[in-house]
Amino acid sequence: MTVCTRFAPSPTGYLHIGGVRTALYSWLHARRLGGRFILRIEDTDLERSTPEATAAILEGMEWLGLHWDAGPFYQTQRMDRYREVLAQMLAAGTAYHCYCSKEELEAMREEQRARKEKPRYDGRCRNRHEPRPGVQPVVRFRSPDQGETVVEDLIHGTVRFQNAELDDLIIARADGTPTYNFCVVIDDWDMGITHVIRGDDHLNNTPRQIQILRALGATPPVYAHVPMILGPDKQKLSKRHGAVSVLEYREQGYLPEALLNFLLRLGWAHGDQEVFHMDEMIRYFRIEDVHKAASAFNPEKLLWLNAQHIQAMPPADLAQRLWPYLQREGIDAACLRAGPELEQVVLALRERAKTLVDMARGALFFYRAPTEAVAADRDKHLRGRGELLRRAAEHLAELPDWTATSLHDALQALADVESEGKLGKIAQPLRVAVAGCAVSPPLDQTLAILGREESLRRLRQALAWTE
RNA sequence: GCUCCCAUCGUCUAGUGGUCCAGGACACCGGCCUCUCACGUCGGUAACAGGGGUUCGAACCCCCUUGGGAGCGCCA
Repeated sequence: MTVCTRFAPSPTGYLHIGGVRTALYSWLHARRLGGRFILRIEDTDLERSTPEATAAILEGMEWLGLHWDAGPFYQTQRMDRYREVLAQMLAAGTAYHCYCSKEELEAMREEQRARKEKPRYDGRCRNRHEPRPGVQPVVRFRSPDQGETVVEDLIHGTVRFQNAELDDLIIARADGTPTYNFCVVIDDWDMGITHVIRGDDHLNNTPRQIQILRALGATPPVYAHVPMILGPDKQKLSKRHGAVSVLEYREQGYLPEALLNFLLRLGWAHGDQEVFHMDEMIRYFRIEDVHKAASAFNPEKLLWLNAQHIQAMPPADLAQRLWPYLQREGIDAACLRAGPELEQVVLALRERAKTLVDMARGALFFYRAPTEAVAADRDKHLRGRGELLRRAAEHLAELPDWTATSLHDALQALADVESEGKLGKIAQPLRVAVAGCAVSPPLDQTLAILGREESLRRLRQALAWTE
């Protein structure tokens, strides 16, 4: 049987980082085994599901490159199927109507809690044959009360549950709509899911789902419950920890492969390797090797990985990825054409940028001449150095060829006469003059990329800032 | 409360009975490199939660304790 995995988020909010990791693991598992990966939207909670959330999930998955082979399927569009199975189960006696009111159930749970018992439905409607007038019944699954249900989990190993601990869960509400635990089971079954990879907060639901499947005569899939992701402080990950939505990471200039790499390594390792490219992730990832313990999100490491991926990416690709961020900084297509080759700029910037946002900001001055210098940098490096700028411009203007190496030699020669050979003394003023601030790629490279004409123009323009 | 899960440096992890006075990475602290900022590079600090077993031998196996987490909805 060919492997089939799925990612089944409910569209009640943005696609968060924990969800992305389970999606990644499912995707990777399917990819490595040549299987299929399905996307399913669990939108049975009409109250909280929104089309915006669905759109955000799809957008996030696409940005990450986690392509799905089928779907997205929507549970709200499968209601007829659920009702069909519900009717079958009712007829077969594996499910029954329950006429208990919410108040009655709450009172029962209260009593159980008072007795220090686990609150659970006691099955009082199991043998009721007469409807209660005026009460719309829910449908409950008839759960076995003896024996045990064993979950063979790929990550946790064998986990045993006493059936006596399982109560008769509600599988359809009074209004006839099916509930989560029921829909998942039917969907996974209908869609031929062979491996259910999901958060370990579902581990406790698994025996119930297995029981429903058995009642239906279906073979349960293989399960793998992945641990959750905690915030840096080991507390449940939430907004106060910073970005939790994937799309926020896009905004902040992270590469999807870096985010995926980070999430992959959170709870999984392949020896000492830290940086994984997509093909390696697919080749090496084994769901069986995922850790059992929850792990804390480490933003610094993500940042470091992002820098690694930025440096490893071919300049042409990187330039393409950078473009939207440059646009956001106000550079338009005409501006880009008028300036230096973006690949050259990217090449000069890539080892000092940790995010695409950093890089776009660092690239700005190549396309838009500074109209003024950063005040502190001007005061420190430019004030009173007008003569230096003039001589530098003169000197450089005579260069036969305008390349980084010849510029380097020329700058060194200039330093020899101006500052006893100390390049630092002249490089900073010149840098602030052409870049508008004290930080840029090496000056020789920067001038080479800017070109002769533009460099000289900027040096002359900066004379105004030396007063 | 009950059921289930989990436990190696601050963090992510390697490690599946001897090769571990525990290795790598991020972060941190020093040195080097250097025209700025970075990159890089060299070095350093830092962990097997505690207690019992099993064994010639335990980070690795078993039990208990402690600590964390999840679930116990007509939410998903």
